[in-house]
Amino acid sequence: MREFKRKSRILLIDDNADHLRGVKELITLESSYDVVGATTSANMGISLAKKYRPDIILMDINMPEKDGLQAIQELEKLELGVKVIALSGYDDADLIFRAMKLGAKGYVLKTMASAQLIYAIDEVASGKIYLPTALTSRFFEYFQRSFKEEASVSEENLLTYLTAREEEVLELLTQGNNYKGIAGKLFISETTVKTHVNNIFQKLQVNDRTQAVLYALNNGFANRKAIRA
Amino acid sequence: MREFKRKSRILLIDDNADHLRGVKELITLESSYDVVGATTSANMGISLAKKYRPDIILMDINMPEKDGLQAIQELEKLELGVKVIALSGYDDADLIFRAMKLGAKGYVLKTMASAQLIYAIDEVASGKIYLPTALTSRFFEYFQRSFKEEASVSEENLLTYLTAREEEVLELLTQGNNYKGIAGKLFISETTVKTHVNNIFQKLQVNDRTQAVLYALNNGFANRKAIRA
DNA sequence: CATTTTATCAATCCAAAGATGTAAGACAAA
DNA sequence: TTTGTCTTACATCTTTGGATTGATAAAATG
Repeated sequence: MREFKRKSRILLIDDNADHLRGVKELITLESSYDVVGATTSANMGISLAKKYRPDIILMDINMPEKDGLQAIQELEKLELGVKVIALSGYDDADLIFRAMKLGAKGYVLKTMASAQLIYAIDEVASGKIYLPTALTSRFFEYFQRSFKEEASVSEENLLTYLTAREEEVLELLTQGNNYKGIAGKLFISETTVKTHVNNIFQKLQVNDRTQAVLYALNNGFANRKAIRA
Repeated sequence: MREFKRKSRILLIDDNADHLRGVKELITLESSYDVVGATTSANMGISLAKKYRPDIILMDINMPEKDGLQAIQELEKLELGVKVIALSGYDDADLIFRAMKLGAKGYVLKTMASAQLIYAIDEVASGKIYLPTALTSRFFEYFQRSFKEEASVSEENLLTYLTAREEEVLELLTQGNNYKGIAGKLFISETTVKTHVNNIFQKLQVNDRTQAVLYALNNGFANRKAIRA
């Protein structure tokens, strides 16, 4: 399964024409990549990507006309298999987080040294994901903060008062079952399920099943933890 | 605001006594850190952390007795301000993801060179978050995959068929309101709400409000995106 | 051993939720 | 203008959900 090795093809998208020219020259002269296109428009960039199928796109994400992040999202949805590297003037944690969430394979700053930019492209071209150390740190601080806020909400988690059986019942509730469905799955009578459900309501201090389900989901019940979007 | 600079204090937790001794020697000889404790038990480690208040904890997360990840969680909950570095024999993406989610400030492999371990400690001691490049790559692949699955699920999203009003009603449903509550908040009659809710059920192809709420939450409704835990 | 908790089941009653059909006014598109 | 969709609204009926009380046996706890 050895692939044919060829020069990776790069598409550049940056609304700043000067910077665009500079990067193009840098890549042409200092690396072995083919620049198959360079445009100042995000929409044009997406069209070019569809046409030329580059391996890598260097995308400025701070453009006035169209949001670069949105462009990344659209490119990912097209599933062209292109690796997008976000290029930005800012090392804002939120920007980094959103870019990576949308599927960017790298995030580099415009202020970075040329050699480091080439290195980033090399890494991404070889299938890795590249973030400069400092930005990785930023990312994780943001990442951990978003989980911590959640955790602190569930300091006093009423779910801990539930018995094992009640947890089973609640889990089935969070899957959209009604009394009959739960009774069938647990091989117990419907009235027993009602008893359990009522006890769950008491312990979680809620009035109905929907609220119980919401409480469960928002307080780290089993399989899902939420993240701020 | 210059802080008084002193040697950082380190606590070691590793159920493998041999490895524990080795790391202790390494740090004592090759670095300027104080090893204030070393134990093979996670529970003991937590006690020692409370007693000696180390700056950094090197925590093996592959321990049979008690899960190291759980220990990290407990330490974070205590808010001792200690920086935990996860130490593991495996570069499993899920392990890395969970450790970082729980607040680990770093993740290093036991197979790494001594110098790199010291470097990791240096970085974390100085307030940064440290992940070796290869592990960063792993982490992000996992991270992006968990978001992508979500996106792909919502390709054919039944939520798009809802009218603006129905979305309002659904949002109130996802907040645990009953008919009366929704009617009051939207200043319309309860029967009208019933009409909307019934239409929502039809469009989302569900049988009751709980299922509708679950569908909404699992398909990118508004404020929360889930992530596999 | 005595006590408490848990899991099971039942009967009853009322409230809430859900299904179905109908319809009028607003508004936008054809 | 006609057509269609959206929002509003009501009546009726059936089903489901929820509260309450009480009861039994097993299991855990002290």
